[in-house]
Amino acid sequence: MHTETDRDDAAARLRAAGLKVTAPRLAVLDAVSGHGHLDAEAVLSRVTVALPGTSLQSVYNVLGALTDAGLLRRIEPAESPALYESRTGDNHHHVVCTRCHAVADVDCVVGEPPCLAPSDAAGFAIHTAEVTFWGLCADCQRELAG
Amino acid sequence: MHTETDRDDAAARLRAAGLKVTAPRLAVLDAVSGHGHLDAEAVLSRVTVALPGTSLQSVYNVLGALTDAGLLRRIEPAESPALYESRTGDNHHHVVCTRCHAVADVDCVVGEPPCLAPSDAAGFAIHTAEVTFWGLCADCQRELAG
DNA sequence: CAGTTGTTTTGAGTAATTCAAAACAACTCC
DNA sequence: GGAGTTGTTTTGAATTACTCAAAACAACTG
Repeated sequence: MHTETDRDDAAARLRAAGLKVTAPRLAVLDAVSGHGHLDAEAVLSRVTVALPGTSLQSVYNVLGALTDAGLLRRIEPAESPALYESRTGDNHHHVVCTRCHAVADVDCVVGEPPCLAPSDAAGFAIHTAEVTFWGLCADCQRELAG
Repeated sequence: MHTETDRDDAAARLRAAGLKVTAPRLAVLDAVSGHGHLDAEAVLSRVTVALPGTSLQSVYNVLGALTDAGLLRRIEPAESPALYESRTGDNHHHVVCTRCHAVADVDCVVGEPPCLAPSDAAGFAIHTAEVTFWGLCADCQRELAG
């Protein structure tokens, strides 16, 4: 499901970010890529398949390094542990289910990033606008209706 | 700084919410009202002045009850513990300082609440849009410039 | 003012994450 | 291609913010 080239790409991106290329980093990158929004535990269980023996602490280290490097994005919705996703650089937003905490992406609401600018910002120099929508996901709507 | 009437109002609002009127609840309400965005520890230290011996656990209980009742609003910005404010019901937003975590209010950006509606919401039935701006507060701008 | 029910306290427990030091592996340079 | 340096991973412990549970207590009801 993932090619030789994928791994080379990942290695190149790590190097470009000034990070050493290591097995745990490749494994984490692969675990998160295209798999939605994962917390550290979920990343660990995916990583463990490819690289048994990896510690949770390493997963935290790697997730932190990759996030700082801009290769992953971290979101922290209320009531959830930190979640990581591979879609970076486009300032998209999120919908979170108030019942089961499922998360989905939402494209930028008002044109280009940063999407929104407050009129009065209390003297803050703003660089990011983060939008979180809250609602019921399709599954939970169904369960509550049924 | 707070009148007899303030306390009566607070008691009335508690009763209206179906909650018993107790000293810790009045003290917490008073501690949070008009004092920005406080975490549980900060609430405790303010409460302790008026009501020594109050436990942190009680502060958590009270903050939870008051939030559920809609008398307080809870926000949970990334990297900060939960913060409580007395301004409820107007769906205003927040700016958070990326350096010192100071928080300020921002009025609703695009007209009336809920302010925003995503075009595609991945099947979610959305009821709230939460906006968090990130930037440098005035103090931190000054310190970095100086 | 006695009873009931909800609240507060005390004390312990948990989840998610961070800190620190030692073992180890990737890249650099010869 | 092997030694050295530096960054990474592991192991183990600690911390923060918060929740759970049971007993002591206080607010409202009649």
